[in-house]
Amino acid sequence: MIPISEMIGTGKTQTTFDRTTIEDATIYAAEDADMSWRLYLKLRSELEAQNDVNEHGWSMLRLANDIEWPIVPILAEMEIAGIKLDTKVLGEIGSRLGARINQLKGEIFDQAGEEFNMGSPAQLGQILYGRLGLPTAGLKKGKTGVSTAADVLEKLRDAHPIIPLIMEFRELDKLKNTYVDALPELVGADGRIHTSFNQTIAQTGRLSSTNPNLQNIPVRTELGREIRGAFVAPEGRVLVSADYSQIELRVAAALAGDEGMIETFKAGIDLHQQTAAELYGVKLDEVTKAQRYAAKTINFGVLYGMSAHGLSVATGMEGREAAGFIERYFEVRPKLREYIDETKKFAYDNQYTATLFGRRRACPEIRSTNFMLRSGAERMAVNVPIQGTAADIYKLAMIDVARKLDADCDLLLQIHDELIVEAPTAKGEAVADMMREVMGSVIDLGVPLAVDTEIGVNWGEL
DNA sequence: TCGCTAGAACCA
DNA sequence: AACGTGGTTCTAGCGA
Repeated sequence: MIPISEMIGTGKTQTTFDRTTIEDATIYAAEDADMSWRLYLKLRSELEAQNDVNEHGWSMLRLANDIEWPIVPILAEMEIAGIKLDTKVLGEIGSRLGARINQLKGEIFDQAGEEFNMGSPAQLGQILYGRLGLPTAGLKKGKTGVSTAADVLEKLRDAHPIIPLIMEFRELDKLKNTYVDALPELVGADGRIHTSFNQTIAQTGRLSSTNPNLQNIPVRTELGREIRGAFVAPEGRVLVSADYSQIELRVAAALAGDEGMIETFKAGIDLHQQTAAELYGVKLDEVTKAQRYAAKTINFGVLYGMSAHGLSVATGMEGREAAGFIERYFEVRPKLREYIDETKKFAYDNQYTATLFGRRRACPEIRSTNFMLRSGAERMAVNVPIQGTAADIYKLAMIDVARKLDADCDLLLQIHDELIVEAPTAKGEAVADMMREVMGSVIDLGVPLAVDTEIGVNWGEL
């Protein structure tokens, strides 16, 4: 028997077998199970020895016992269930996209005056900033030259007719290659797509999804929603979705104890709109779309350490305007600024931060004398309690929802703040009601947890 | 041919 | 002065 000490920290927990014979595979499987069990016993006893309970009654041991272990069989069932894909829908989208992409290629080559590989940012940069001589002043640069990313091209939109063509090409090419063409290849014999949910990847406690990633299926554009429409419920069944509304901001309000934010959520007011009204000094119903958008950027950005410079780049404001914007934001929310400062101090003293449920993430670089490393560590440290507490809540919600589902209903997907269940059509409404109730009462933060539900025969409708 | 990084895109 | 956080996948380009 191989000692655990020789396995831990080596990145592997099994002897290497090529697993081409049934004997090898059997030994491998046995060794895998054995090593997992021995690691479990060892790590569990470490948690039992450590077991320090926080002010909310949670410890890492309880986190393991009450959240992480119960999630395991639920994730397994979700992976096994899979979600049905209508490949015909994607086929139609694919041929339409193929035609448009070819058309765009032709127009782009005409405008460029030569053919080049549009999949290569280096070649595209040479065309734009070299051959066509577009201005590069103030544009974002990478290691290899001036960036050609979408936010940079947006600034050049009116500088040359080739720019909007390239932006459309990029969008369509990405969606076709990553989703429209790739997903049908992964459909199993049951007509369904089976992702893998990874429980131990994201450093904040979120899940991740691979092969394929079903947590980044497009939604923002019209075409994106069309692609979502290819994920369907079988005949006689529906998809039910339930998603938390602005949960990270609600968590931040609760953790900081900011009365203003808490009152806004209690009153059911749109926080981005409220923020805009405060920052621009106008009434709630006078807030314009642009003002709300800027407030949304600041609500999320400032919380995670966005600088005045970053805000000005993201919104197009002048640097001084952005700085004033952030200053006013924190004047209105003094408790939030206090909370962020205290979190950084805690991180400096302890070299980790934690979620309300006791999940920890180390931040050793918090004491670095290198500005970039240190400020990066500070942003992570501040983010962990917020994103991580929300992640813990999602997991608790999964456990409670899974427990309450009838045998003929299946939990299919978790996209962070959203759960998708497949149910018999007649049970759709009841499942939606149950999810709203259960997800909303997973924990009492002193801030209401609003849950929106939708029912449809495909994901695009949700 | 394969493994790696960079840059770009998609999501929360 | 400086880079909002957390993920996955795709292609190009490079070197072993």
